[in-house]
Amino acid sequence: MTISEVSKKYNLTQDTIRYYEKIGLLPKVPRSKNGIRDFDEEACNWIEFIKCMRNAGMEIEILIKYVNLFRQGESTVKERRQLLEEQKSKLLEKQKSINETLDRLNYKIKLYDEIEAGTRKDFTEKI
Amino acid sequence: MTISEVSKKYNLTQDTIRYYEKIGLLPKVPRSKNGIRDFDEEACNWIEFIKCMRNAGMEIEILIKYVNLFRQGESTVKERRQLLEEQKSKLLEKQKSINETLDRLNYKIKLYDEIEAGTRKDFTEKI
DNA sequence: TATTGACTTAGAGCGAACTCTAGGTGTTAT
DNA sequence: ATAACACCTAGAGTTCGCTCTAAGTCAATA
Repeated sequence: MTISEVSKKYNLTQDTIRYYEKIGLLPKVPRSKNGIRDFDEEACNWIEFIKCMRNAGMEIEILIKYVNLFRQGESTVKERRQLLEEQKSKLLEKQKSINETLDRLNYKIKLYDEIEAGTRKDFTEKI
Repeated sequence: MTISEVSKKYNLTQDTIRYYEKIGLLPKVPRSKNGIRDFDEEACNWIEFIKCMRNAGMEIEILIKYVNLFRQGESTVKERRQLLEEQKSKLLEKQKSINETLDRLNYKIKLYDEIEAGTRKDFTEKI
């Protein structure tokens, strides 16, 4: 698979994919004899994994750390588990923040609806 | 309330608070006669609101837009509602991404647990 | 054979959101 | 009165995560 195909498949720019490889986020992307990247299934799986983690806001440095542990083989399973557990709690925190904000947005939207409907005449919005 | 008090109360640096004011995120922070900020309840409420929205990842530009609409008074209620609704869908998207990633992390953590426990001898992690 | 087009690299540039620096003022404590 | 301290400003610098540029290689088509 060429970089342009991968780029379309995962909706990432070619620049981003090259960047990810350069900084060590993609272990062993195969190359054809003239140096052109030829992504196999494993390389695609890594891209998909990295994309998923990045979408949730996981830091690139953490992901590089994970990839490096992965490269070192089975001896790093404990450490990898620990890393993922830490990231999981970070995501749970983030989830909490988002839920709080959603509650707040819903409250305000409801308030604005009432104001528009004229149900609420006292325009004392508490920010 | 001085800036250092506000800084402690909301766990934001003084620099960040000044920055927020400078770029127009904090409508009318009162000042004492020698030019020192003296945050009243409304200013604090704004800080708390901005902090909540920023924690959920809302962009500063959007928040500036909201603040500007707010300043223009009741005539902008419809527009403000619209803006909040848009941000709400963005947050719902983000929530979805996080949930997907959490599922994936849970799956991998379970896998690592099995490997460590020896329940799974075939070390065929699919990334 | 010339040019088009997809790929390659190293490295510069960019936008977002702070964060820090330098230099200054004003109040309080010794 | 002098020093320490909390505040002020403008503007430069930093970090993150890309994104773009310039210059080059190679294969295929006009």
